[in-house]
Amino acid sequence: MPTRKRKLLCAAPAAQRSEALPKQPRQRTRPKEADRAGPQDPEELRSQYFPDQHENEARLSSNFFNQPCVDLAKAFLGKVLVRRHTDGTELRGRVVETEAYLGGDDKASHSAGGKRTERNVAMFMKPGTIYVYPIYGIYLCMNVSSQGEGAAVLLRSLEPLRGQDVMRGLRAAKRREGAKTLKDRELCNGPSKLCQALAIQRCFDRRDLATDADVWLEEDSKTSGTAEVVSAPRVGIDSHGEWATKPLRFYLQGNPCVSVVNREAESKLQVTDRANQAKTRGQFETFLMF
DNA sequence: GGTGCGATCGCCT
DNA sequence: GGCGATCGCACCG
Repeated sequence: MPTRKRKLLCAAPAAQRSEALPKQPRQRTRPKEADRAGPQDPEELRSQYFPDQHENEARLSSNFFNQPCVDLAKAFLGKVLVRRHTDGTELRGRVVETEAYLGGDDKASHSAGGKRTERNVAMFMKPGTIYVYPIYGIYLCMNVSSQGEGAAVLLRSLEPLRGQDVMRGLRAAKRREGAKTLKDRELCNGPSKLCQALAIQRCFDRRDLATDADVWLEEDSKTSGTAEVVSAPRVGIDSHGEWATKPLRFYLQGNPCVSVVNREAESKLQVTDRANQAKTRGQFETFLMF
């Protein structure tokens, strides 16, 4: 049985668990791989002389993450998550689907009722702190804390932009031999797939997305169009009563990398759109006839 | 394409 | 000891 290899998902989970609580966000450190000789990429050469993020004007800072949970969940859409992999490859993906977990009254949240444990303490840390947790024994999910006690945004899906072959390799390593080759749109279309494809490991828990050397968020350099944002119930929380139905999942309509499409929510959006369009044309009465 | 089900183990009660 | 913010695969139409 190859089950023990799953323990290799992250090299340092035990050390992570043994750390004192609560804990400050990790200080930004130069990755070991940056010390290797002979970087070929001009961007890497530049970063030798400017080891901090100052060279990256597109990078989003702490201010961006310091907003209410629902606002942040929507603001994430269209932004680009970047991961500098251990081999030096830059893996990039546009965020196309998120969920808001509010803490407090939100019974579906790990921090419901203000519950703070060794596992979820990152949800209570400053906005922008990464919360990585294992689920179903074999997968990981990545959240980012927002304003609000115990509130965080779950990153559910990315549209791969760069490094797709490396992502495919990382995904394939967790699948059985002989499985069919994944299409680009299947690389990051789910919260745990995203973590696999970007090599987001358990040891990223409690790190700061605003300052970390290995993972960060950028403004999209290209205008990604004007896709509508769909609001729909969150996925996989059916047992949490009324909180299961609240529209706290957000995704870019029509994007093929969204993990779960909700036609009902989209049809409501269409009606709203048509109503708004009709209103702006001063033809609302005409619209109501249909 | 959609649906149903088993895998698998850390965390929490 | 039970459950879970998931996934992959087999099966069906």
